[in-house]
Amino acid sequence: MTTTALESLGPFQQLSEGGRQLLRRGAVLAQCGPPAPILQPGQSISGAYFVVRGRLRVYAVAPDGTEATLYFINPGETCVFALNSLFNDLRYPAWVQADADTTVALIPGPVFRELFQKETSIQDVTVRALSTLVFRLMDELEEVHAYKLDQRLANLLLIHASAAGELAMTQQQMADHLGTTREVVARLMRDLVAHGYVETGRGVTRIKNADGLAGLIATPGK
Amino acid sequence: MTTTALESLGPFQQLSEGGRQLLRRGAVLAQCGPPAPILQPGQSISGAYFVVRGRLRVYAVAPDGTEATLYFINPGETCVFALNSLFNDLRYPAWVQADADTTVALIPGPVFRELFQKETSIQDVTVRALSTLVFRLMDELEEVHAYKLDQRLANLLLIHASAAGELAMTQQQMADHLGTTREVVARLMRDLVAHGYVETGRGVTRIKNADGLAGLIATPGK
DNA sequence: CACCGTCTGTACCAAAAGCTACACAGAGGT
DNA sequence: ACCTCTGTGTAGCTTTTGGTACAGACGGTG
Repeated sequence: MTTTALESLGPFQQLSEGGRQLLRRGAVLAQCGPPAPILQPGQSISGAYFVVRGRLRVYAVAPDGTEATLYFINPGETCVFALNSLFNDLRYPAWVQADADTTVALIPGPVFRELFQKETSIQDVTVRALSTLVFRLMDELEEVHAYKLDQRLANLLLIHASAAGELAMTQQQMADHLGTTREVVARLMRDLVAHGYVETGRGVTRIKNADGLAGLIATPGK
Repeated sequence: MTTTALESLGPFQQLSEGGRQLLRRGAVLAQCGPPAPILQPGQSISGAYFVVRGRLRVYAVAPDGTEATLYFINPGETCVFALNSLFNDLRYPAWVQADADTTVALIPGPVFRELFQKETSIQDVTVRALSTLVFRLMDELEEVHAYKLDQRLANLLLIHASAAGELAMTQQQMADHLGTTREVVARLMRDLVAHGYVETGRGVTRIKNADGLAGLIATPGK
């Protein structure tokens, strides 16, 4: 695979010719996959990461080992966190793991800084990416403090389910996502099943009554 | 007060002459103070806010009315949230309240956009401000999910105490800050007093044993 | 088919945090 | 001096969440 895949990505479509050449010379594509993390806390960042295909999961790990997802990075998006570390010369403060079959482009720090200096479109993309991340983190924070676990689980199901209403995730993965434990997820899931909102299977959850789930969330609070 | 106070602020010291003029014509200074919020969720943002003096508190309000501080904005910093809404044309998703005796500069949207286009230093400031915010939110999220309330309270005391080891905050304010209720803060405070870590008074908490508090936090988790 | 690792279901107990209710204490105004 | 408002101290109960322990179910592999 060449960097042309990268150039066709949204953020880079409006680059000037000089910018394109810079990108071609500097960018590197890499194949990633679970379970090895591709970034760890404290690691120094060598450049800006863009997701070409697949998805990255950025998460925190508590001292006791429980995880909690901070946000996902989808194709065409950049790991603003790394970007962050890039501009502030700070160390990366979280873990990043790739979904299966993920391709990531790494644009070395100096190259990206130069692009940022010269290309308006890159400035825009950068600010917008940071903005978006701020909103996501904000939402996450508000969710954590305003909603109960069952509501957050319902939300997770609704948001990540496929169009067919299926979610291919083990309960352990859901627990990691929400920052809780598997047992709790199992317990909450039992209630959801009892209400007829979902059906559970090995590694998959099927939504039977999306409105019911939505109703759970709509009811204010904790 | 004139906008010269604004120009002497860190972010604007390196402006070109044109930028300065733009700033002088466009910026407006305003005095703010509690308890009236100066920004509310859904409000459309008319420009970028910079804190000249005092402090702004950005917080979320849950449906049940409990608050939780997201972050503070100190002098020389900008309300990146507003910035955010400015670039994304999104509505402001949180509440902002000023401490007593706070001066805020409002740079109208079009003016700020023009400054961002033309002035490298403004681009830098913007990205850096967004970056910093991302880190703060990240930390906050990690704290919420990894630490118990008593640890977070200890942390609050240590971080916000004056050099003399005093914190001039009511327990209600601490509760709002942590996203909990006053009673819980009182209960936790009793334990801290029992351990001899702090002394409480009306509207003020004195730290007697900072190491003890720090020890609380150091012990991993939840 | 037997085995084994992974995933799910569930029962029970413990800890943390929220809620309600009320007493008291200090500060400031009349 | 009295009253009121705001802030603090405390008790007891409920709900939510976490932790431990174990049983059973499913799927893949030899």
